[in-house]
Amino acid sequence: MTADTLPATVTAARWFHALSDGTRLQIVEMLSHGERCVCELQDVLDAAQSRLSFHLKVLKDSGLISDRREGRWMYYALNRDVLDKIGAFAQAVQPGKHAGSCARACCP
Amino acid sequence: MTADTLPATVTAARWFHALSDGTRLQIVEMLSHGERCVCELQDVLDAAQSRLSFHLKVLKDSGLISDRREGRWMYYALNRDVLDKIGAFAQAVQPGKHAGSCARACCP
DNA sequence: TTGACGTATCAAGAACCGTTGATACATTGC
DNA sequence: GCAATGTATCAACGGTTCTTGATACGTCAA
Repeated sequence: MTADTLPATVTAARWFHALSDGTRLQIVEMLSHGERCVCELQDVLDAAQSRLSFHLKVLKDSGLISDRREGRWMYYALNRDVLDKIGAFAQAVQPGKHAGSCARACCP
Repeated sequence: MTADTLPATVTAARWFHALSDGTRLQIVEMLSHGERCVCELQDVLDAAQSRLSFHLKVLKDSGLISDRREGRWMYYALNRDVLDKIGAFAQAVQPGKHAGSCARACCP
């Protein structure tokens, strides 16, 4: 796991934090079907408006989703590239998938 | 994103929570080089023993790592299958990668 | 311009998480 | 058995995150 195969730790931690909440995972699931407006998410998830807005902000700040205004509606959509990077992370930390030393240093 | 292509939301949330902390990501990085004992992690990360133990427990409870005792040492290692599932998740939520309806329900 | 509607932001409290130091448990060597 | 060593657990504190209700902002229609 080197700096160029893996994202900065802090960025990755932010992605994972964004995905560490049940409500936000439900949002991600809904967005995996395509762009959605807030009101539809609200209906399906049965979440208070400010609560939903909070979670959308966390997801957006992490880079996982982006928003677009259309008239008075906001549409949210998943960012494919970040999902790709998360998948790449999961691959990159698989033992044996990198060039570094793998020797054990202590406790024989 | 259906129940059989994706893990239960609560399980996934636990994985992502385990990965949402910088110290734990460092541990995962170290374990990506192979099995490690606590004392080595402690040296490299320069973390208090109870702090390290706490993070190892979070990772273990999430299923991301497993442990093995050898004499008085504990060895920790990444669980490949969970990493695979995380990668599969990132793929499964990519728009267009599932069989469900993708129509927009409201806000024309 | 005014009112209605969709959404974001704020403040306060509750719940949760991470750190620290102390203590307990397990294993080994004497 | 006893002491030393490696690791886990506990309690307490501080900080962060989540929820809720109230309010503000932006856009549209009349």
